[in-house]
Amino acid sequence: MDQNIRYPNSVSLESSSAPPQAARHLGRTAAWLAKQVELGLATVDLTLPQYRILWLLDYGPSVSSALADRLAVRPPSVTSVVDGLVARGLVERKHDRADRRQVAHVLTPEGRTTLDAADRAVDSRLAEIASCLPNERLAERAEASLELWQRAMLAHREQVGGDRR
Amino acid sequence: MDQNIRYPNSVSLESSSAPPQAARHLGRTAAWLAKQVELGLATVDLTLPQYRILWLLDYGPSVSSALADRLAVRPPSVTSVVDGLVARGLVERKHDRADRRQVAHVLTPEGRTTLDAADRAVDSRLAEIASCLPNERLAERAEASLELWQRAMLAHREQVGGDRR
DNA sequence: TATTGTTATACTCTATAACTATA
DNA sequence: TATAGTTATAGAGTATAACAATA
Repeated sequence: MDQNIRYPNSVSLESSSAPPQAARHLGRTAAWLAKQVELGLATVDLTLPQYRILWLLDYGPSVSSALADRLAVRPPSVTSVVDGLVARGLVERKHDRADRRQVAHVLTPEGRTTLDAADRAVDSRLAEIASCLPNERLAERAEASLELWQRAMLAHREQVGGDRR
Repeated sequence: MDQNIRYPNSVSLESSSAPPQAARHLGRTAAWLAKQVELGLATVDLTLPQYRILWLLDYGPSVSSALADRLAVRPPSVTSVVDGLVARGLVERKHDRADRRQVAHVLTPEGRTTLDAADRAVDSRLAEIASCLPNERLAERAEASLELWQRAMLAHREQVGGDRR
């Protein structure tokens, strides 16, 4: 008789009893967090897809198809987003001399500067949100927890191969 | 002499020493997580903005301006996204009888069903990612950590008033 | 007049299909 | 022929500015 209970107009978080697995709604939280990241990026005039590309290129030059795989988008989307970054001087395209079909992408110095600014903007916004928690210990735990997801991200990529599936 | 060191081609996570605050890149992780949510939503043919609206309406009917405030978007964006949800029969618009300028939005039964499917799709994808962590305890901790951010989200909304600023 | 929401328009991100250039 | 990437085109989400309806 309990199984169909809904809780409209309540967030089911005030209670201190652990919510059942099914009611955690992790995705909703992640979706909200994503919007906060977007708001942070807006202060440095970047979009989420642009930020993802700059971040990937921070780990080294990357060819178009590799970017598409990592970003979990189709090749034309990479072209489109990179077009904007190239126009702004944040990224450069370089044709491979051995196989001229392949196009590598590298971060320009301005790109790196912008990425640093973006990281600061987003991280400080997230830190500000975490600081709304009742105490410093919880805030620290929240921030550390995202690092756990970063580990999960890397492990997932290795186990599944690629980020899309 | 250390301050300008970058680590291209490395993720700076293999080391077990705690990374300095500045190098945590929480936003990068949140941005990646957001893409994973999008991929989960795609399996039930929903976008992130559509999912956010369904989720808000799950807590009760809401007027257009309130939605815009919570979603941290401008009013025309709400109109645009809701148009699609109404066309699919997931949401209904109802004019307020007292003040006919205001338009309330309510979730239809189909909307609720779709939202449930979306929650399941996204949560199971996140759970699968967490399960790539070295052990069950870490996976559990990762999932619990997102609930911490959910608390932070609520606290932030109360303290700052609205989700945009 | 002020407020609520929509329409008009433009830009970005996304996808599929067709194309170019290299191999 | 096969592969890497781009162009063409279309749909969704976003914004600003202008508008309609209501108060």
